[in-house]
Amino acid sequence: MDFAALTDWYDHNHRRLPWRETRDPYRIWLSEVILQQTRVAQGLDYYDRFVGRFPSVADLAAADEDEVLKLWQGLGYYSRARNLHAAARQVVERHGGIFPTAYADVRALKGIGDYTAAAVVSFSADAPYPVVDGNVYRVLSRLLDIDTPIDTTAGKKEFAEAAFALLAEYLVRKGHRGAGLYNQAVMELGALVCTPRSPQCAACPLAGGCLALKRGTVGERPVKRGKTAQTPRFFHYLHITDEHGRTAIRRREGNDIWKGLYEFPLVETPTGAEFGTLPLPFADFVWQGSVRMPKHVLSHRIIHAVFHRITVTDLTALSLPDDWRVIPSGRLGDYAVSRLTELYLTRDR
DNA sequence: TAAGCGTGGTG
DNA sequence: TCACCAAGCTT
Repeated sequence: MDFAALTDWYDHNHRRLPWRETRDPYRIWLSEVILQQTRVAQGLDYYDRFVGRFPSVADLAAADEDEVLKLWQGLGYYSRARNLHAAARQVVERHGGIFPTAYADVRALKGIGDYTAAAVVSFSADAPYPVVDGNVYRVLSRLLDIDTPIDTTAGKKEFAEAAFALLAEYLVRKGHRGAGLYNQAVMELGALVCTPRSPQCAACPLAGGCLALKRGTVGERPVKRGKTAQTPRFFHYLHITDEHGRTAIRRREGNDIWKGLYEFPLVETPTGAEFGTLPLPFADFVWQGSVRMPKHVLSHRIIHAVFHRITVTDLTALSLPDDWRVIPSGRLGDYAVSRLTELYLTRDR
C-alpha cells in the first residue's frame, strides 16, 4: 500500500468533524457509539446534544437511563444508549471516572467491540490497534481483491489479519507512530472515495496498487453472504384517554425491539385484526376510532400498526395491569418513544 | 453463530 | 418503489 499517498490524501481531503478536534477518549467513545451503523449527518446533532448535557463520563453515569434514552430518541438501535449508560457507570466504578485508554480496559466495557475499542485507543492515545469497520472491509476487499464474504467468521478473521498486517507495516515505516492517523485515513478513504457505489477510483491515492481495480472486480467487492428477510408484525396500540386529561403508557421490556422505550399499551396479533377482537382489561369505554399508520420498516421487520383511540371516565379508577403508567397526556413528551409512536403523536389531524 | 436490533439516505 | 446501505454489538 502507498502509505504516503494515503496519509497525504487524508491531510488534504478529510472532513473536519467535532470528534476529530479532541483526544478526549470519552468524547471519541461517544462519537464512535453514535456512529455505529449510522451516518455522520444523522449523528452530528446527537453528538452535540450528548456532549452538552454530559460533558464528562461521570455526568453520563449520574443520569437516569430514561434520560439517556430520551436524548437518544430517533437514532435507533437503542441498546447502544443503554450500553452507553451502563459503560459510563463501569468507568466510574472501575476507573474512578477516568475513561481508560488501554485496549483491554476499553474492550471490556459494555457495548464496545473490537472496532470501537481500536478506534478509541488509536484515536485518543495512538495505540497500535487497527480499526476494521465497514469502510475498512470495503477498502481492503478491493485493494487486495479479497472475495471472502465479510459477514462470515472466516471473513472477519481474514480481514482482521490483513488490517493488522497493513498497520504493522505502516508503523514500521513511520517509526511506530501514527496508528490513529492511519486508521482515520483508511476509514475516510472508504467514506469519501472507495464508496459502495460509484467509487471514485480516478481520485484514489491507492489506485496504483488496487488489485480489484486492475482485475475489474471493484463493483463485486466486498462480497456479502445474504440478508435476512423482513417479517411482518401487527401492532395494535391502545391510546386511552380519560376525562382528566390522562393517558396510559408502559415501558417496553424483554428482548425485543425498542427495549427501554415507552409506548401506549400494545396488543400484538399474529396477523391483521379488527379492534372488536382485541382483549381489553376493562369493559366500560367508548371507541372513538382507529388510525392506521403507514408500514413502519425496520431492518428486519415491517410493522403494521394501528392506534385505537379509546375514552374512559377515570383511568385511575380502573384496575389496570401493573406495568401501566397513568400520566397526564401533556407529559408524553418527557418519555422516549419510537419513531412510530412519535409519528402518530405528531401526525396531522 | 446466525439472527436480531432502527432510522433515514440514496441510486 | 426497492434494495442496499451507515464508523457494530450482543446473545
